[in-house]
Amino acid sequence: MKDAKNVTITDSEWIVMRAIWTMGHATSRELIDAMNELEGWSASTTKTLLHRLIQKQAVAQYGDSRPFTYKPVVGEKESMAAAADDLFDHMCAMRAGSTIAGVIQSRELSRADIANLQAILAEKAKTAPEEVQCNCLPGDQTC
Amino acid sequence: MKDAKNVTITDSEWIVMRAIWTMGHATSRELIDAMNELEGWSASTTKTLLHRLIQKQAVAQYGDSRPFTYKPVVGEKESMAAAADDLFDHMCAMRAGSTIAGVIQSRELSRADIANLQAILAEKAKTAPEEVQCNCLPGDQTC
DNA sequence: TTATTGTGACTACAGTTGTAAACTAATAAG
DNA sequence: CTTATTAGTTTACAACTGTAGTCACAATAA
Repeated sequence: MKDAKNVTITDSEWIVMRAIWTMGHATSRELIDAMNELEGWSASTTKTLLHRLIQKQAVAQYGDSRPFTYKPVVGEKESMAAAADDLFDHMCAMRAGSTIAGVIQSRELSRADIANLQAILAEKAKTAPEEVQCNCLPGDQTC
Repeated sequence: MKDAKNVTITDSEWIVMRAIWTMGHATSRELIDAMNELEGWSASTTKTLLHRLIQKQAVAQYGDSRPFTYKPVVGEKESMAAAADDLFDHMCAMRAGSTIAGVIQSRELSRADIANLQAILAEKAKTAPEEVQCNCLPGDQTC
């Protein structure tokens, strides 16, 4: 999973990011407690993850005296978009449509979400091609 | 990335799967050549990946004499759906809508794909909730 | 001012992944 | 039948991940 700056954020790091995004900013204590409650992780585990996220510049440390504050450097929306694009880049272009269909069916979406998607689709329909080509192999085989 | 049987298929393995899905069935020679052309991999690399896929039961070996044939055991559509679900499971439920919107905007979709998505959305709109809750943390904080 | 504790940094370690070499067994060529 | 070639199996190895212990230092309490 890639984040907005194209750094890979691993699954466990992703969980920490979600907490930080939701809280807006947090101390390590808050994160340690949240992760302990949510995942049963030991304090060390959360600290390590937090550190790796700082190294990857997905999170930054603020403050001058000791209980530092941690804030996200990368945005949630952008990171999720990047992760999603990363996934779709690994699949056959021809299958994107039906995969999206599956996702839409299996997720809860609000009325506003749906209206938004409908608007986007209506717009996109204007210039949509008849067919999308398979891009899995060199040559013109199709899956 | 999880496949249909809930086994993790890694990024490079995914590339091999795409080739096998597209070809329908293939010999190792065909795969080695395709992967070499597509990714510049050495024969060994493709062999290793193919082996791991067999162990994971994502691919099976057919035939009784030596140039064996390899065929997918897991379906492409199901595997992609599983991978997509896996991704969305790691993100905030509240953000699914806008992430899907981003994906739709950035991908090529055929007229038929779009029509299908529109039909699904119309149906889904009938029972859509006003709001989707954030599920990132215990308690009712929202991101 | 010293003892205690909370917070951050460093180390650890097994399992997975990406990439490939080496080895072995089967088949084809001479 | 022997040799060369190809296909399949084992081994390798560094980087990355998940998970966590230990050490050092700053803040606080005694």
